[in-house]
This record gives sequence, structure tokens and C-alpha cells, in this order.
Amino acid sequence: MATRKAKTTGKDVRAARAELYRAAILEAAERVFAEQGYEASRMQTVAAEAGVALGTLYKVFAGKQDVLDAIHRQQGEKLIHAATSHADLAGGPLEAVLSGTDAYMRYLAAHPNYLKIHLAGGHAWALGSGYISPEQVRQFDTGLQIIALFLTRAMDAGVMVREDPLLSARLMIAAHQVMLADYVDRGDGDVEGLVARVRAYMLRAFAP
Amino acid sequence: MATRKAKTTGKDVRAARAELYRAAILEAAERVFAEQGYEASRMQTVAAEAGVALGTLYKVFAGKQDVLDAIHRQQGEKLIHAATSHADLAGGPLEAVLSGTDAYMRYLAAHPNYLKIHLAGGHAWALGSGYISPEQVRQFDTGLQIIALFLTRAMDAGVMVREDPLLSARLMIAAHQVMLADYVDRGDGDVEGLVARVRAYMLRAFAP
Amino acid sequence: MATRKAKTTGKDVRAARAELYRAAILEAAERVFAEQGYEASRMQTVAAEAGVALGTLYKVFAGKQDVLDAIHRQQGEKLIHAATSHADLAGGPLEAVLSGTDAYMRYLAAHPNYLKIHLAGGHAWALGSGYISPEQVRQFDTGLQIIALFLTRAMDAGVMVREDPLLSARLMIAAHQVMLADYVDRGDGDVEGLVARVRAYMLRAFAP
Amino acid sequence: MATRKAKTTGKDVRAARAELYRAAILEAAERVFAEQGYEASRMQTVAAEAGVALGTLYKVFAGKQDVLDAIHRQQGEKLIHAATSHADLAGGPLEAVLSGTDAYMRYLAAHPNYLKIHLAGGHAWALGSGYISPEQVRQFDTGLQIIALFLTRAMDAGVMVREDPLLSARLMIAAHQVMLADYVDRGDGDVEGLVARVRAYMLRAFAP
DNA sequence: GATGAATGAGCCTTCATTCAT
DNA sequence: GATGAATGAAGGCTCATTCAT
Repeated sequence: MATRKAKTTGKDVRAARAELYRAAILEAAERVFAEQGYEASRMQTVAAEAGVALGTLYKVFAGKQDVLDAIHRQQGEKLIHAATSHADLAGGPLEAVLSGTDAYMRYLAAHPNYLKIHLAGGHAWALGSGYISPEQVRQFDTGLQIIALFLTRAMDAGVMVREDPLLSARLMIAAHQVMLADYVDRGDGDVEGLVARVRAYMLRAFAP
Repeated sequence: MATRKAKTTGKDVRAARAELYRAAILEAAERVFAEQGYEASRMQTVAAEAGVALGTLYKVFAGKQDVLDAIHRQQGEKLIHAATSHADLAGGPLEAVLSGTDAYMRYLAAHPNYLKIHLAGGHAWALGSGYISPEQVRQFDTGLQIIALFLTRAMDAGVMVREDPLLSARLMIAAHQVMLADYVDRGDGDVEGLVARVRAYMLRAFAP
Repeated sequence: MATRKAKTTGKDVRAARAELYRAAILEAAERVFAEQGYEASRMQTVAAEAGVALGTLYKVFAGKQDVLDAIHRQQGEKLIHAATSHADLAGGPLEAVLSGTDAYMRYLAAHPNYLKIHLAGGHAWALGSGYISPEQVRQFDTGLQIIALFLTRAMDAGVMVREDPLLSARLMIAAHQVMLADYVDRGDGDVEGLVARVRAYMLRAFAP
Repeated sequence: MATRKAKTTGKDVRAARAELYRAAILEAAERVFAEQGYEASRMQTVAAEAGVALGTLYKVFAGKQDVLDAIHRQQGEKLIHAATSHADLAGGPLEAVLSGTDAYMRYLAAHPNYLKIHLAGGHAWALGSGYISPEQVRQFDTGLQIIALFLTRAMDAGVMVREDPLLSARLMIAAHQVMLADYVDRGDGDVEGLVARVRAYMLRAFAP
């Protein structure tokens, strides 16, 4: 046991601590960006909130933009993973979309800070071109393509209204965001109610 | 008499000139903010594009934020006016909503610069609290209330799905924005196609 | 008369003032860089010494490096002009070199601050490669080439020791700098003594 | 006894190790400063190149400036030693100067990194006051005084042009540096050619 | 004693705002 | 009343130095 413990070498410790900082900084940045907006946020504030010095922050991230990109990269991946891994494929293409959406909503509801950033940068998917970072564009695009793929299957199966899949994906996400914002506003934490409302809306709007 | 008349004339001229400046600056600011984003835009650029000196700009507006607020105030009012004045009340509460929306879409399609700003600041209506100016919040809120009023009538008449009118209003606007962004992306200027798609979607989503 | 005076339009005034600032900043920068060294100097200090705000400095110059480059460009040109325009060609190729050098020495003796910078960056001509700006390299190189040209003529005329003209030019400049530094150290302002010493040395070292 | 012996050994080992570090750091610093320039060099780089940790570097040296000072101190002493120990006093005062210079040139030619630093800080001897460290000034001054001593002897013996010995010393060093830089530029490693050129120049310039 | 991760003071640069002309 | 040159506060980032492990 002692031997196994000793195997945690200096390199491992270093890497582990670096990862710890990374996580702390991302968490703090998410909070600060969500509260004050990206532009208005100061790196000094992010560092202070993360409980590290400015130099430490810059040892882990290349710059301010890099921090935002990292948030989008990390959370975007988690979001996509949450949605795709929970999509109930056995229940048919429509249920796959709906259950995937359930997971997607639950993930964002559980991450209110990222939700704010997600919404703040939300015009990315709404308006093709914008003044956001390439990383954000890439992240939203990936998510859109995946949703469009699921929608295409459902449309091909005749269980959803045939439309441009990308447009439908955008319409869906827009609705989700409104629902999520409404959920935040209510402040009752009723995730199940949220999921139910979203399901009802989606069935009406996309699968009549 | 001559003196009084001259005074009045002077005042009129002054007021007229101020209004001229105001219009030129707002038009320029709308363009610049749309192209570069609010934060990235410089007051110098706005003044230059408006063809006025920086000092003149600051004589008409209190600051950068005030210019953005003025855009939202002015266009927001126009937008609301366009929608409400074109709402076909005679056709019943549902048609009132639909025709009002038609006008709303047509107005934004005709003002691409404001459309971009509208979309950029679009999270305002999606997320109650944010790091946008109070004026923007107020403006979006006013629009929302009016839409909600029309929706309430339609719901009461049984021609629309009964839901929280404010939530429905937000869902509608979100869908509109996606449709508008898609319209911009297509670049074919097919406003009638846009209006048709929006109508079809609204009927599905809100009046099944 | 009034008309002629009126011809000094706003543009002229603007340009004149900009030139005034430019000169004041360059003079101040020369002083500060000479006293503290380029790296140790702060832009804030340069601006303060020039009696202008930081923003004004940056309206005239693109950055810190640009200020140094401008000094080298401006003074380098003046230096070359002083030397070449005073070179007595009628007196033969040797006298051309000597009289050109006289003017060169007198110019630098009259500009002690630039002299310091000139000496500080003096390794540029001594050592081909360095960590100085391309502009400095270009400036020193131009000066070297011109001197080498004069030396070649004198060597071809048999009045100077035949050697690699560029090496001889470097040896000459090095001697000049030492003499100039010595002149500065003496602090007696005896330029004629300086010129005489330089002439004597040059005749010994290059035209025995 | 054993204890005392152990203590002494411990001290010796400690001192030896410290000297080992010192040498490694100076060697690395010399290389890094030569390649990137003093200001642009980072202590991290110096430590890494020396193969020691940053903390070790700071245990041996007080700071960045101290490292540069140590280089000048160490190499300056070696340089002076090389020149004085090789000065052929038996051959007369002129030959003493010339042979001392030979050794001086050969030492620098053999230490290209220090040569670069030597040239970079070369304005120290050219200009009495500067923004270099007191240690550098002191080192160059010591060298100058020694050369001046040799020159005085030669002048007194009537084999060199009578002039201010310090000025002549500076002129000599300046010529040496140019010749050394030229030698570096040629890159042919022909030290004997360098020595010959320097001798010829010195005889012309100082002992006609 | 050695390490190198952590620190934070300080610098260059931008741009909203003011005010003398 | 209009102008736009001038201002200077504020922010992102670097790197010499320290100190807990």
C-alpha cells in the first residue's frame, strides 16, 4: 500500500496540482464572466476569485481569450457528451432527440454560471458570423451538427416535420435557452417541470 | 416682434440641427456597432462615420452607453409601432398576433444593422438579469409585455395554447431571431419566404 | 499682410503643432534614453519630460521602439548630411575624408544626448549582428557605406593605407567615438581641440 | 577529531559544490546574455541552461545584475591576467604593449560569448558615465589603468606617440574591438591574421 | 541543501471623455 | 456652436524574486 502510494511521483503531483489550478481558474472565470460579462471582467478578478496569483493564471492559460475558449471547450464537450450519451436510441429517433434534450437541459440547469455564458454567447448559433472567438464558433458548430444529425434521422423516419435540419436545430436550441432562462428566473429549481415544458413545446413545434 | 421671431427661429433651427446630428449619429452608431460589436467600436469611429466631431457627439449623447441605449429606445419604439399598427385586429386575436409578427419581421429584415445589434443583445430577453444596460432591459421588457398582451387575448379566445404569456412571448421572439438570422445567412432577400416560414412555425408551436 | 497671415490654415497649424510635439518628444526621448538607457526608460517618463500626455505621445509614435527608430533615423540622416555636405571635395580625397569627419565630430559634439545613444547602440557597427532594431542596423549601415565610399576613393588615389574599406570605416568611427567621449569627459567644450586631435590620429592611423 | 574532520570535509564539499554551481551558472549566463542580450534574457533560461534550479541560482547570486557583474569581474580578471602575464617585458616597452595585446586578442577570440558581452557593454570604456553597473565600470577602469601604465612606459621611452595615456588606451581598445568584431564576422578563425592586422594598425596609429 | 511553483509589482498601450480654441 | 487635440485612468501581460516543500 505504501509502495503504491509512493508511486505518486513529483511529476504526478505537479500535473495534479496544475489540473487543480486549471479547474479552480475555470470555475472562477465561469463565475466572473457570468456575473460581469467577458469584456468587463478583469484578469485580476478572475485570479483573485480562483485564489491564485496573476502569474499562476498566466502559467496555465495563454491569455484572457484562452480562458474563455477553455470554458467553451470544456463545457461544450461535457454538454455534448451529456446529451449524446443519454439519448435513448432504443426508443426511436424522436425519443432519442427528446431524451438527449432532457439531459442537455439538466446539464445546463446544473451549471448556472456556464448557462449564463452560454446564453451570453448565444448569438453565435443565432447569427452565423459574429465577433466571438473561433473556438466558440467551432464549439457551437459541433453541437449544431450533432443535433442536426439526430433531427435528420427523425425527419427521415417521418416523426418530425421536414425542414432544414440546421434551422430546426437552431430553433430548438433557441427555445431551450428561453426555457432555461425562464427556469433560472423562477428560481424554484423544478428541473422536472422544465423538462416537461420543453418536451411539450418540442412535440408541438417539431413533431405534430 | 422681430426679436421674438428671430429667437423662435433660432431655437427651431437649433433644435432641428440637433435632431439632424442625433439621427446621423444614431445611424452611424447602428452601423458601426453592428459591424464591430459594441465593445470593440470606438467613439472616434462613430463620430467619423456620422460626419461630426467627437465633441458634437458628446454634446448630443452623454456617453457610449447612452448611444446604445438611444438606438434601442428609438428602434424599439419603431419596432413596437410597426408590429402593433399592422396587427390585424379585425381578423381575430390569432391573426392579430400573426400579422403583427409579419410586420415585426419585415421591419427587422429592412434594418439589417439594427437586426445585428438586436440579436447581439438578444440575451436580454432570454435572461432576465444580465450585464446589459437598464435601458435595454426596459426596452425589451416593454416589447415583451405588449406581445404578451396580444398572446393573452389569443389564449383567452382559445386559439393559442395556454401557457405563461411572457414565456410564450420569449419563445416566439427567440424563434423569430433564429429565422431572421437564417434569413440574413441565406442572403437572398426573400422576405416573403421568411414570413411564410415564421407563420408556419408559429402555427405549429403556439396554435396547434 | 492679413491675407497672407490668414493663409496659415487650420491644416498648417495642425501639422505645425504635430511637428512641434514630434520634436519635443524626440528631444525628451533622446535625453531620457541617454540617461537611463532604452530598456530602463518608461514611456510615462518620456511623455512627462516632453511635457505631453501619454496619449499624445502615442498619437505621434506607434510605440516605444518607434521612438528609438525615429531618433536614429532623424539624427542619422542629419549626421550623414552634416558629414557629406561639409566634405571638401576640392581639396582632394584625403581632405574630403578629414573635413567630412570634422563636420561629423562637430555635429555629435553639439548633440551630447544623441551622442550617448549613438555610443550605447555603438556595438551595431562593431558587431554585425545584435539585438538592436532593424532601423538602427539600416542607419548605421548606410553611414558605414558612405564612409567606405570616401575611403575607397582615397585609397585608390594612394593617399590612404589600402585595407578593407568597411573595416577602416569601422576603425575610424570607433576612434571618433572614443575621442568624442573623451571630449565629453573633459567638459571644456573645446571642439577645435577635439577636431585637431582626431585629424592627427587619423593621419597617423590611416594616412601615414 | 573525526567530528572535526567531518565538519571540515563537509565545508569543503559545500564550498566545492557552490563553486561548481557558480561556474556552471556563469558559463550559461555568458552564453545566454551573448545570444539574447542582457535585458532580453530571463533568469529562468539562465538557470535551465546551467542545469540548476532557479532557487539555486539565487542562492549563489544576489540577482540578475549580480550575475552580469560576476561575468565582468571574472572574465575581466582573466583578461587582464592573460594580457599582463604574456607581456614580453624583456623585449622593451613597445613590445610589451604589443605582445600583451596579442594575448588579450587571443583570449577574447577564444571566448566568443564573453566577447559579445564585452562588445555589447563596450561603451563603458568609451563613455565614462553610463547606465551600466558600477561593477562593469570598475572592471573596465582597472583594465584601462593597467594599459595606460604600459603605454606611459612606452611613451616615456619615446617609442610611442606622447598623448594622454588613458585616451590612447581607449583608442587602442576601441580598435581592438572593431578588429575582434571583424574577426567574428569573417568566421574563418584566423587568429594569427587578426593578431597581425592589429599589430600593423597599432604600429601605425600609436608608434609611427 | 535544492527545488521550481507561486507571486505581484510594474510597464506598454488603448480609448472614452473633456475643454480650449 | 463645433471642433478634435489632448488627456490619463485602467487593463493585459511579463518576469525577477521568494519561500514552502
